[in-house]
Amino acid sequence: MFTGAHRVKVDDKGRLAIPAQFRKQLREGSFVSVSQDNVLAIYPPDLWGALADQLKSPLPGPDQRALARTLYSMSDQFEPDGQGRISLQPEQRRLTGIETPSTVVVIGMGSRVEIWPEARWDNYSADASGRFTEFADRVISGH
Amino acid sequence: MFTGAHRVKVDDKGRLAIPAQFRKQLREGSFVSVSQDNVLAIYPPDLWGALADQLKSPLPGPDQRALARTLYSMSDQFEPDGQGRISLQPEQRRLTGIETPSTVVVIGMGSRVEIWPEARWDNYSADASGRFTEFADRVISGH
DNA sequence: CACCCGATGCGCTCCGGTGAACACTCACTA
DNA sequence: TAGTGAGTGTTCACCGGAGCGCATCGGGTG
Repeated sequence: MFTGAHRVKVDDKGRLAIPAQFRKQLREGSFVSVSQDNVLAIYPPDLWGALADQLKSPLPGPDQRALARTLYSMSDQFEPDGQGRISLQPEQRRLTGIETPSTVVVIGMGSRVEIWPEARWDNYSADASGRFTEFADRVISGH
Repeated sequence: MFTGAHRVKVDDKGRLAIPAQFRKQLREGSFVSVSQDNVLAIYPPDLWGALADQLKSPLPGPDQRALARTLYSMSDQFEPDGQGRISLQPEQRRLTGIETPSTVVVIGMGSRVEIWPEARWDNYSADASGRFTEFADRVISGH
């Protein structure tokens, strides 16, 4: 399971070093693509497969195609270099607003790893943690 | 699998350099033709064959013929020159609105490669990525 | 206190993309 | 019929960028 948050640098060539803790768990065949809320995510092979399956299974249609195009065009095989770094594609950076160079926050999200621009993460997590108590009350009390 | 997006130039002779990443995967016998939403696509041999089969198998009729005529008339064998470039036919450019010279976006779509006029792709992908979150919510929550 | 591992910056090399020049073919004209 | 022009297709050469590796620095651990 992927947990924790790490602040890492994106160099001027758009590369970032995956925290060693995550790197050890990420198998070959993982994919880097978009996730919810315009952030990047590294999907392990099985989760990636589930996403891809959903996109071809039912009847193809305009919505299906639009989603497939987003997922595929923003994705790239997870292939760290000898130093454990991956390079983010220009389209991926454009969508998520990641500059070169800049600082991003790499967070564990259970089954996947997410990559956030630092400023956006700070705003988001401040807001999210503020609402955590109320949410946890509802979830936990129901169990 | 074809993934990722690349912005490349179409020169004044209607030629474009296929990104090396895609070129390596595209076997001899691929075809360039139309795809949904008025874009061009490069179909690997097996996918092209499946399309052709689809067009003759069920019941022949006016719709069937119209589809076949469009698909075949807009198609051209995938034959890159010594520099890895293909030239787009005038009819193909007319249908898709690709000028000479101009910039196009070549995207991987899993089993095929698509070629978009830059402006149209920018509009389309902005809209599509906005709706990606709800889709990902559904899929990931089910796993 | 010393060693090890992980993150980051830097420099070099190779390759891919782009522009331009060259050569060939076909059509039109004198 | 021969010559000239334009258009098309092919090849070459340059330049920018991306990939690769090394080296350093800092922090954590034994």
